[in-house]
Amino acid sequence: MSMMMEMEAMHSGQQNMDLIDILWRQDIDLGARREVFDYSHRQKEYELQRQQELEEEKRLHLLREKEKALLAQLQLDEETGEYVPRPLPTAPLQSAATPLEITQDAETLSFDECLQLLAETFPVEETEDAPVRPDATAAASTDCSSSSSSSRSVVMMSPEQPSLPSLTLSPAPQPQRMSLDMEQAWMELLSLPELQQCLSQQMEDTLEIASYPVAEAQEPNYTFYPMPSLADKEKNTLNDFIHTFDGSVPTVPPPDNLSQIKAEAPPLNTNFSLNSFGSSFYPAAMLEESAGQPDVEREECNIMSDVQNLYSLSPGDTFERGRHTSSEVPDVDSGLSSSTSPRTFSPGKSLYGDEGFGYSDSDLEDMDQNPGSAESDYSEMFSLNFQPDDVQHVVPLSMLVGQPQNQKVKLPKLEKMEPAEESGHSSAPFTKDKRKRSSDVRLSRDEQRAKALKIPFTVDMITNLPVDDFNELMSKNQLNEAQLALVRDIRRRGKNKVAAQNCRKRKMENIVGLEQDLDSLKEEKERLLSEKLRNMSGLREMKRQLNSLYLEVFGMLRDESGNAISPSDFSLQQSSEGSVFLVPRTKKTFIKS
DNA sequence: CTTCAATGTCATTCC
DNA sequence: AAGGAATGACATTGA
Repeated sequence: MSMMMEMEAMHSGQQNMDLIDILWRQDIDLGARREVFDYSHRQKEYELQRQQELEEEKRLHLLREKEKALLAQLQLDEETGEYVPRPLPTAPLQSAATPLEITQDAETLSFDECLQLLAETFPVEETEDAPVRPDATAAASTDCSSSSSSSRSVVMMSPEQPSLPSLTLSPAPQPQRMSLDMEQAWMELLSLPELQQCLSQQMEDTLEIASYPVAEAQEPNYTFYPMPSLADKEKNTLNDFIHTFDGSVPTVPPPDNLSQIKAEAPPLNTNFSLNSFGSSFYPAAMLEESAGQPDVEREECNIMSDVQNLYSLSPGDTFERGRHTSSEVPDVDSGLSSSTSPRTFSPGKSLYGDEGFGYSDSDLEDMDQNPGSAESDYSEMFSLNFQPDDVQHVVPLSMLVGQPQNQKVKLPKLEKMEPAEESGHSSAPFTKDKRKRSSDVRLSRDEQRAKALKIPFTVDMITNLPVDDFNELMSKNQLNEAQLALVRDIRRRGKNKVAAQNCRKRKMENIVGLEQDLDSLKEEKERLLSEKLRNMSGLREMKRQLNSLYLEVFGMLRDESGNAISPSDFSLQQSSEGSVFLVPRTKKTFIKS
């Protein structure tokens, strides 16, 4: 049921879906139809339903708050004529979420400026400085943020998050173009390792300035900021930090990349504070819900993602984001990496979250992070990073609080993204198109699907295992319905693929065999023809010799008067006894008769 | 943008 | 009956 609901939502939301997506949905649908109800599956479904209900409640709550914030912001607009940033502590999250329209004008200006700055600086690669510098130098990002206090969150986000720019700009006249260019520029800038390092250092500095009570917390906070590769991890850590800070929950040790994450510009800090505040303000569950809802989430995501986007160019993050986003707003992507960030939180979760529950985070994460590795051994997958950016940041707060390091628990929700979209969008943002394409090329559709649903088996395993082993594998690993359906479809398609290959191979072999037969027959024909010609020529020669011999014999014959005998008047005939008679031709017939 | 070959997928039938 | 092979027809993809 949930699947169907999700599917419908997706359809409504995404009209731009690729055929691949449609296919994927079909697969899901097929899976849903199939009746595979293990006891565990039913339990999962029940849990999913409850979670969905809870999420719904949360969503409503968020919407209310957003509306409130929106109203407040609107007032601000009237006063200033522009969107005036509200210093209010509550504003950050709410404003970030809903205010897009209001803030747009101010943002657009700032955004354009940022774009220009980027355009100017980008070619030289000096742009690194801008993001790195927390202060005035923060370049475009900072400037944008500075433009309006209330708009900060939005503005900040816009540059960082690909999707945001489009959203914010859309109302404005220039919007999309700028957003696209900006996104690309940002992506490239972020991708620069140097810049990341600088950012990380700045982040550290800023953190020190902020003087967070717990040193541990600092790293987590950094994690919040979306770094390309690090961003997700950072997010997770940040979430953890927030939780720990608020709820005094044990902080989770920051992910590997925390140090890198650290660097953030001053504007980022502002965002961060807002984010942290929001996270603290909203329970983790709320955050998750928000992810489920594109609109609501966007605001928060924007704030979060802005920073993250700046830093994060890692394909994995974008990948996941792309997945999530795909469900929400297909249009937004528009090929820009930036778009992915906002999406990540909202849609994907609701759609696929249910499915993913069975799997541990580690598995899921591995899947996400290693798009290309999907085919590779699962062992590799698992060994790989467990810091799934998307998952952590999405699920994060509640989960982290309760279980600091148990990432596995909630990741599934994040997974939701659809396979096809995932591969395409996610890879693009960080790495350049080439990488995306190459990685995409690597993964087959089924591999992408399996990856999307966090299926802990390789496609080869699913396809090639004997029936008994396959069933055993399925029984040992509790998969949700969607996963089971997908696994079956993968197996079916895999088998059929091999069958088709064999069939074509056989066809080709048959064709080759027929061609060979044809050649041999042609050769035989030629041989027989030549033999026939030889025989004919021999026969002709024998006839000629016989005729000459005949005439020779006649030439030696004489009649009684000694005259030569004409062959036209007589013919020679040999009796069975061997004696030869000279028979007149006229008489001859006469005699015979 | 079109064409074409290779390949994947689906539906169906048969074993 | 289930699973899979075989195969025609169509879709997708990349050159």
